[in-house]
Amino acid sequence: MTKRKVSNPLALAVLALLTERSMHPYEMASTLRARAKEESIKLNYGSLYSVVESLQKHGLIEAIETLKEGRRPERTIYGITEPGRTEFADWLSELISVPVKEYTRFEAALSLLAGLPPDEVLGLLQLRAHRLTMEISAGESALARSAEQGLPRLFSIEFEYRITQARAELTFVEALIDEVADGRMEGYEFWRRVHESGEFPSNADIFGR
Amino acid sequence: MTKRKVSNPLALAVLALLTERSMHPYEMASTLRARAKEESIKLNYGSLYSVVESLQKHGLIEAIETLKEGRRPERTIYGITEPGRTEFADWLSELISVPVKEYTRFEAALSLLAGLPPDEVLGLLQLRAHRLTMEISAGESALARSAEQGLPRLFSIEFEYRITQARAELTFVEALIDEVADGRMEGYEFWRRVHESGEFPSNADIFGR
DNA sequence: TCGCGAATACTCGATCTCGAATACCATGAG
DNA sequence: CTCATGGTATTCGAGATCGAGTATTCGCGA
Repeated sequence: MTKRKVSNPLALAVLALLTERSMHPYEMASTLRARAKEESIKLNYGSLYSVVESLQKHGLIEAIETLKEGRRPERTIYGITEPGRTEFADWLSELISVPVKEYTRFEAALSLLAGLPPDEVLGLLQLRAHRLTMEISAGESALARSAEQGLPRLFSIEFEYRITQARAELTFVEALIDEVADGRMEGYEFWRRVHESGEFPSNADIFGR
Repeated sequence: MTKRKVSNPLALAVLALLTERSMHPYEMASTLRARAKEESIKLNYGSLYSVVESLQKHGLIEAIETLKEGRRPERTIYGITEPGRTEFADWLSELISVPVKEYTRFEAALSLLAGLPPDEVLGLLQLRAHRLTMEISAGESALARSAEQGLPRLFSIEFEYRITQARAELTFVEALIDEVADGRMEGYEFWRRVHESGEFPSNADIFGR
């Protein structure tokens, strides 16, 4: 299976919108915003317009008409093509069914954790735990609010996912805090020594390092 | 707080490596590889060389010497500067202590879930659950293997994090599967109807849509 | 009715990212 | 000895990404 011609997830959202009805780029942006999809799909104008252009170049969408009302800039209305529908279904199917490794910033940070002394790391982790806790409760109340206003779960399931992940991260961070706090973490002695003695052992005696 | 001059996480890894000792770019790559850090920090040559150049331009690292052995391409050896050390500690601290919203593909897919009919989604989610299960056990055994070989947890903590997150996702996906399977998911009727009747209601009567 | 902030609609180019391609050398199998 | 394989070390340019900037119109309060 070869790579997709247009790979920005924003393009997927564009295809989804045009599945419902034709519209012009700016309307796509405001619709996504109104539906709070920009929470889950990064949206910025530069990307939007270039993604639309690229979709058109590849025949997945087509310009339906260009309106010029008054002296405003013209709006080009786009519609989805048959290949576009196929691509949408295929792409979305893939995203759902095959888990892909994503590189998160926190994972990168964890992999370099030893670069900071343990007591500093401890404080930073505590800060993170605190902030995560706040984010989780903010997320929960946002979710409750939209449920109250009658939005079916089908359309806010992505927020539940995010909260789930945040909770798991919080649990992980809390466990990590405990281990670092009481020095139970394997490698702790080495860790502390390296930072106290100022510098790295000329040739580290830790396996793999 | 203004943005960082060099923002690619690979640059953080470069700074971390140069904290230990000076080296040339290719050696950075192989060291990261040997330590399995490329699992957590995306590494490719193009980025590496431009990131190194950018770090140098901003005075965070400096060229120490340029070797030319035989007719091989010359290797430039880089070392970290004082501003570089500061930047490293500051950046890593930030990554640990402040949780940042990351846009994952699966979250994007979830936010567009209604674009595919429920029975298809069901099958796709089952596929994902299956693949996640396999990934989790692969990750667990990789972790066990490196522990056996004496690598302290401090240096493989990022793998534990990843497994934690994958497990949480699996739990979420399994719950979702159940709900979709028995039609308990809120909005299910609308969802099914839209796809059976071929198309979208001219003006959706679902709040926010 | 005047002015002003918000909304509409898009453009631009600097920077970043990617990974295939290049080019060389060391090793060892046949 | 010679050819293939794999490791060393980097370059290049096409394409993606970003978000501030521009230009216009609308609505509304004073």
